[in-house]
Amino acid sequence: MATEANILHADLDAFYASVEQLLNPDLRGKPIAVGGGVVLAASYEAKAFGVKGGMAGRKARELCPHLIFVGGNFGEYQRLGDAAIAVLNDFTPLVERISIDEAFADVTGCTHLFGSPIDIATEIRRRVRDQLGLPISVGVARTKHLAKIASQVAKPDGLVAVDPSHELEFLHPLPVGMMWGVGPVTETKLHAQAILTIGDLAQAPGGSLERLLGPAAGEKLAALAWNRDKREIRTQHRARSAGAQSALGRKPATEAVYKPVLPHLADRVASRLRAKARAGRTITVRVRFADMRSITRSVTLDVPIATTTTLAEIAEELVRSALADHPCERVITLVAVSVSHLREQAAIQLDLPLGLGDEKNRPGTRQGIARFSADRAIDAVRARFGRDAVGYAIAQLDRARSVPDAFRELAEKDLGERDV
DNA sequence: TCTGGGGTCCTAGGACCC
DNA sequence: TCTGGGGTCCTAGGACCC
Repeated sequence: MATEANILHADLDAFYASVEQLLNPDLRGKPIAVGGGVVLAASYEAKAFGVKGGMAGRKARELCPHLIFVGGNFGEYQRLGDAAIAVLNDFTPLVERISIDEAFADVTGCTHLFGSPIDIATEIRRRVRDQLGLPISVGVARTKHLAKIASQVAKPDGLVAVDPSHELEFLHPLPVGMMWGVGPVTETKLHAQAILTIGDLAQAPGGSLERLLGPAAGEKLAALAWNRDKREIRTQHRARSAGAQSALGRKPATEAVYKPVLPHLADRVASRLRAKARAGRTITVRVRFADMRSITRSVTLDVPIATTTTLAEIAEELVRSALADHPCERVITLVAVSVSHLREQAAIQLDLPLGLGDEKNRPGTRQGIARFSADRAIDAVRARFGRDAVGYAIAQLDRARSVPDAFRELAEKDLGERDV
């Protein structure tokens, strides 16, 4: 076990909001929120009123009447997020990016070049501030979990290093809600057992956490509470699923509503899979109702697929069946499509699937070949002229209302390293 | 008449096989 | 014929993270 604190966790502060304040000086020092119906990010001035990411826009305005909503400069978020990560990469290749604005780095191998981990963290913060104009907080510790907690403690715009000989003194007084893996539901359950701090959790009798939270979660939290975090920095990730969803507002639960949306979602998912030479066997759809409850239906095929039309047809059948099971639900607010059980599939082998017992989709049939050719043609046109050059006519009608594609792309995780 | 969009992992029950 | 255990896969739902 390493005895040095060599793991850094760097996290840009209130990232989207900070970018907006950087781009527009009039917004500096003011409570702002990026988003509209939902707050995607809130400035620290807005957070002081209780505004948080993920909150409904209406509630945010109630909490903070002078809140300024700003539209998203999504391209700038991507550019500046990438630039901040590039600063970390100047020190070490062992960087694990968690999201657009957050990454771990293992500096074990580069201290002889750049000084102590604290020196490196200080320099990273200085460069991001000077070169990009953005505040970034950094935690330094011996493990990933502790480094992440340290960066949260450091916010806003700070640096916290946890001395390896005083880890539990740092960790145990903190509230359980700060632990990675404790969300609102788990926090409520723990509070009900008078477990308020991470120290309380560490002291919980053996087996009690497992009974309360299930075997996996109980064991994991107990390990983290004693700072037994074995996870290493992983520079490569392989996605296990790919999906797309669309919020609809409140719409009748009818085919006329969901049928036009599904080709659009299928197109987004399948084209991303094809671009990474991947395909998947399990197709899952989700339908959300007016009260935010949602149901899923899935099917696992014998053969992985990455074909837009076939995915859309299967998704439609699944949504139809899901709604048939809930005839009393008259309003839907969201549909989602995702593909999992992914596997490598070189483009030339992108076979057409069997659909749901559908003979005409078999590989080698005339329709199968036609679908394969249609996807290849669309992919080729987009490669040359951009994503908007060609699309599904019905799907494009839906664009006016939906979230910008630029935002969707921000949220996408890379499916893998390989390009076709 | 505004609660987004992209993911990961876990659990429980049932089917099926050995 | 009755009875049992273990493993794997699939489905549906849920919690959590950014």
